[in-house]
Amino acid sequence: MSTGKNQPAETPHEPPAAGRPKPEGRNPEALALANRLHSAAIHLLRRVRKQDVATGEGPARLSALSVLVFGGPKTLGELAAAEQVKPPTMSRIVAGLARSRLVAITADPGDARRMRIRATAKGTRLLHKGRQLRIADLAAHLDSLSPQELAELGASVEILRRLLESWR
Amino acid sequence: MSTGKNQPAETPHEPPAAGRPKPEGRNPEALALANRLHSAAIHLLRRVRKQDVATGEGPARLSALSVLVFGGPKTLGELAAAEQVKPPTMSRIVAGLARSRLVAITADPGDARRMRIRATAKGTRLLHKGRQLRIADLAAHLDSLSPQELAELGASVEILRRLLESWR
DNA sequence: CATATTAGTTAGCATAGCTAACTATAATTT
DNA sequence: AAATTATAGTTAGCTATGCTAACTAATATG
Repeated sequence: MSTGKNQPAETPHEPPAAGRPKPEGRNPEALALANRLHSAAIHLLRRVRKQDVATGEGPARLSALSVLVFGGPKTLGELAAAEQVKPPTMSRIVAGLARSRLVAITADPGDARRMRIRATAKGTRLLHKGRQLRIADLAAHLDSLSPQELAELGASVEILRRLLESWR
Repeated sequence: MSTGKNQPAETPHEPPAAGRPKPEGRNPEALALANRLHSAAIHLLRRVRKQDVATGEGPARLSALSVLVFGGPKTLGELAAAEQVKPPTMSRIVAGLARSRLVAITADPGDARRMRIRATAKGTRLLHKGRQLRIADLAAHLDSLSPQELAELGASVEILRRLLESWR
């Protein structure tokens, strides 16, 4: 398949990336970093996604399931907001999860319009299995980093996490 | 997600993430980091992707176009390999780009089976515009970080980039 | 009680991923 | 040289995800 026949290094998506400034109205460092961060995220997920399919469910479903497993039961609207998609999209995702018995749906007592969606035991199991597959691959590669690099990366992920949390 | 005013911490996709060991065959730090890294990448891209649609082209097309703009002309097979998708998928992506006149296709002299695909001026223009939109949003948020945090994050992205390069 | 708002669904469109089966060209074998 | 095999892309057809617009049902509000 992918015969590594090309030149040694030619990562696509790696624009200028040089460390040289270039006044652009705002901090040029931030701009260059944004580019590289974006690129890295794209490629990271492309790689990891390959393991996802082994669970038999697509990424959107696994991600929604993850919210339910780690965040507890939610209504459809809450799920849609958490996943940053529109209600019709989440409606279909939940329908798929329900068809596979990975989530269970009950009526909201007190408001018949709402639905309570919760992960079933099967759903929780599958999520953990999927996560293991996904993560194992990534972890295996991270494992080749030095302890310093690991620590650095960990600190950065934390920075990123806080940044994303306050995004809205 | 919903207003984060309920429980203290309830970011979805943020599993155990405990900092304590749990022998799992491999470095548990790497495993925990893999989880958080994966989560951060997912959410980062969800946010950024919203700007993509402003260009009128989907993410797969923009990504392929990016390879052409920064990596020069490619054959369809090369593009597919670079983007880690199968030839039929790339065939359709390229067809879409060609329909919008963002790439131009010429016959390979010497091998009539191959096609040379290159970004047009219009394609290059659109990519840069799209990238600006995408990145500006991200950069604006990165801008709120301290110089140290920026530097740390930058170093980590570099670590990640190298890691991804040697993935296959 | 009439109306407006809110929660979800349905229908219909587009993008993007895949496999299987096909066409056309090039390379290899006999 | 002819037959075979291998390679490059395409076509057809499936699934999954995303959207908007238009709908139904239930709740809230006047």
